[in-house]
Amino acid sequence: MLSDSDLRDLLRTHDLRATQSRLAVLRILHGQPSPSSHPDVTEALASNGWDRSTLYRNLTDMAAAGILRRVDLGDRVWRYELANASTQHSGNDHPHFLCTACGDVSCLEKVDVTIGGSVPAAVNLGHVAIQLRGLCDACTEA
Amino acid sequence: MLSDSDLRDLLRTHDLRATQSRLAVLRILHGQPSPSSHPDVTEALASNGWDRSTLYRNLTDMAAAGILRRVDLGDRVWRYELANASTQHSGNDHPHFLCTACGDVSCLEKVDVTIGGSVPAAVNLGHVAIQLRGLCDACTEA
DNA sequence: GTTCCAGTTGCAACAATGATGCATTTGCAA
DNA sequence: TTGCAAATGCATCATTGTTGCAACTGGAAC
Repeated sequence: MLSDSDLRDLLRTHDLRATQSRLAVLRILHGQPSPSSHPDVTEALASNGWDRSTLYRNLTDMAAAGILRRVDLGDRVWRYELANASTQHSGNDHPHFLCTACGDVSCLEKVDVTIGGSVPAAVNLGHVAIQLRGLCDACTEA
Repeated sequence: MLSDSDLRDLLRTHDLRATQSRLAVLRILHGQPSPSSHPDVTEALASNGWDRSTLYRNLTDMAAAGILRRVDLGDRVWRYELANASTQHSGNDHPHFLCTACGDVSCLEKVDVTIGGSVPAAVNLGHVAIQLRGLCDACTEA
C-alpha cells in the first residue's frame, strides 16, 4: 500500500505538483484490480466536487508523465492504471475479457494464439493486445 | 450484385418499407468489403441530404429486422454489414485485427486460442469475438 | 513566514457518436 | 385515389473526449 507521502513523491519525481485531486485519483487507481475509465474516476470522486475536466487532465497528464498507463480495452472508453502496477496487471501483456452485457472487464491468463494465413508482423511478434468479448458467466445465467 | 428490386423485396419481406434512404444505405453497404459505421454511411450519402438520425434509424431498424448485422470491432463505433454478406465476412466468426495507428480493420483467419486458468464459460464454448490490436505492417514501416 | 508565478483548476464550450420525442410527410395497401 | 401507420426531419439530449481562458494555488525562493 502506497502512503500519501509515497504518492506525493511519485508526482514530484515526475515534475507534477502534488495536488489534492491528483492524489485522490491515484488513491482510487491504487489497488484497483482492473484499469479505471475517466467516467469511473469521476463517479468515484463525485462527492469531492472536482470538475470532470480536472480529473480528465489529471489522468492524461499523469499518463503523459509516465505515472499512469493508458489502455484501450475496446469498450469505447480510455482506461488508466498505475504504470508500476507491478505484477498482476500489466496493461496489454495478457488478454482481457469484456462482457458485452454488463461491461465488466476481467483479465485472462496468457493465451496461445495460433493464426493461419498471412497476418501483420506485429501479431507474430506478440506486439498485440488481445481481447475476447462475450457474455460473462453472471450474464449468461441471468 | 443485388438489383434495386432485390433490395426492395429484401426490405418488404422484413416488414420494412422500401424508402429511398434505406435503399441508398443498402446500396452503400452492399459490396463493401468491411462493415461500415453510421458516420461512414452519413458521409457517403452526404450529398443526398438525408438527416443523420434517419440514417441512424435506417441502420438500427434494419439491424433489428435482421437485414443487417451490427458488429463492434472495438474502434468506438458500431459497424453494420449486410446480414447475408455471405462467405467472406461473417461478423464475429473470425478474429479482427485493428491497427491502433491508422484504424484500419482487417480480417484474420480462424485462430486457435488456448487459455489457461479459469475463464468465462463463453470462452470455452467459442462464443466470443476475438480482436487483436497493434500496428499494421504499413504503420510499422512508417 | 511571505511572496511570486508557472502549473492547475473550474467553468464554459465544442466535437463526435448514440439516442429519442414529436409534428409532418410518405409508402403502400385497401 | 385515399387513409393511416410507418418513416422522416428537426430539435434536443446524453456520454466521452477535448480545449481555451481567467482565476487560483503549490511550493520554491527569499
